[in-house]
Amino acid sequence: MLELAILGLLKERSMHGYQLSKQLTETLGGFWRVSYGSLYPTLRRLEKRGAVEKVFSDDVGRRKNVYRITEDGESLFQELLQEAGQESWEDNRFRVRLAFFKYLKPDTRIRLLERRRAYLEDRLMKIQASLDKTKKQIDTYTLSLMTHGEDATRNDIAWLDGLIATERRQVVTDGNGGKPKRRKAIRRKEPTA
Amino acid sequence: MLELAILGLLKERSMHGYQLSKQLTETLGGFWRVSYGSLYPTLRRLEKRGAVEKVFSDDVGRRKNVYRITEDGESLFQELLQEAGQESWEDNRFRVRLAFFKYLKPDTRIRLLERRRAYLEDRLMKIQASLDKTKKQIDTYTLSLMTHGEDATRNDIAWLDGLIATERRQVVTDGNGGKPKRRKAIRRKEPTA
DNA sequence: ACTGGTATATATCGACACGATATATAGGCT
DNA sequence: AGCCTATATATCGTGTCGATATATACCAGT
Repeated sequence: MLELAILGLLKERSMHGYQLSKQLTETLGGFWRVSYGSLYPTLRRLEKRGAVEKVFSDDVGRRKNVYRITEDGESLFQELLQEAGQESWEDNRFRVRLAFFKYLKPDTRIRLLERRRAYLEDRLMKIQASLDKTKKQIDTYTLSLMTHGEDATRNDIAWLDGLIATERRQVVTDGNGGKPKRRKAIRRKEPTA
Repeated sequence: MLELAILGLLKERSMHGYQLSKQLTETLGGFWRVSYGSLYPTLRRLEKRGAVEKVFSDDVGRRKNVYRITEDGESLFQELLQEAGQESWEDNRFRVRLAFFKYLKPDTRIRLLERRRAYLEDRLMKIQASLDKTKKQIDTYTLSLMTHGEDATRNDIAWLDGLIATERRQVVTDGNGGKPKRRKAIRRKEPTA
C-alpha cells in the first residue's frame, strides 16, 4: 500500500524520503500515519525491485537520497492501483487509490468505485445482521457504536454514488474513452448531506 | 489492542479461540478483521503474562483450549481500557474501547469521550489546513476525498457530542458515582442525522 | 456404508507497518 | 557560544495481516 502511495507521489516529481513523508502526512494526514519505520524500508525495497532509482544531483547530493520513478515503477504503479485483491477495498487502501484516480481510465475508475461500493454494502449487511441477532441483549454503547457505524456507512455509499454518477455522466458526455482534457468539477456537498 | 478485546470478551464468559474469533468479527466485524494469525499468538502471550489461563473441563477437554480471565487479567483490562497513549484514539482502537464502556465509571467515560473528540478536532484542523494550502492546484478526486473526510469527521464529532451530553445528564440525574442500576436509552439517530 | 461439503478448531509462515528512538546536520535566534 | 527547531536517514522490537496447513465433527445425499 505504501508502495503505491510512494510511486504515485514520485510520478509527479522526484523526492527524497523526508519530502515524501511530509507530502503523505499532509494529503492523507488526517487518516494515515506514515512512519519512518515503514517509509525508508519501503523505499529501499522499491529500489531493489528497480521501481525507483537514486538521483545523483551535484548541488544537493550531500545528505539527501532523492528518488526517481523508473519505467518498471510506472507499470508497477498501474498494477498496484488496479489490484483486485479482497483486502484492497478497506478504508485506507481505497483512500490512497482514490487519491491517484486521475491516472486511470474512466471505465476503470467506475469499476473500482463499484467494487468499493459493494464492499460497503457488505459491511452494511454485516452490521444489520449483528443488530438483528443480538438485539435487546446488547449494551447501550455497543448499540450506539453499531448504529452510528451503520449511518456512517450509508453516508459513504451515498457519496460513492455521487462519484459514480458524475463519472458516468462524463463517459456519456465526451464519448472518447481516452484521457479527457477538461472535466467538470465533481458535484459535492449534496451526497454527504 | 487485541489483548483488550480478548480480555473484555473473556470477562463475560470463558471461551476458546474460535469462539472469540466469531464474537469479535460479529460485533466489530464491519470494521475489523481479526485474523487467526494475530488471535492465537495474542492468546498465548496473554497466558504467558498470566492474564488468562486454560480451563480444564472434563466433557469438552478434547480439542478445545478454553481460556478464563484471571485477577491479573482483570487489572490489565482496566489498565488497557483507560490507557492514555497518543495512538489510542485512532478509529478502531476507540471503537474497541467504546464496546467495553460499561465497565468504566461515568466520569472516566466522559474523559475518554472528550479525548476522542479532541483527536477528531485535530484531524479536522489538519484536513482544513491541507485544503487551504493546496487549494486550487489539487485534483478533483483528492478534493472530493478530503471534503468527504471533513464531513464524515464532523458527523463523528456530532455523534460524540450526543454521547457526552447523555453521559453528563446521567451524572447529574443520579448523583452516586457508582455503578448505575438502570439507565435511559441513549438518544440516537439525532446526532448522526 | 461411503462420499463430500461445511463448520469447528488450532497453528504457523513471511511480509509489512508501527511506534520509538538514535544520530547527524543546517539554520536561526539570543 | 549556547540552544532550539527543522531537516534527513536509519534501525529495532513488536504486533498484525493474509494465506495456508491440518485436523476433527457432523450432516446430507446416494
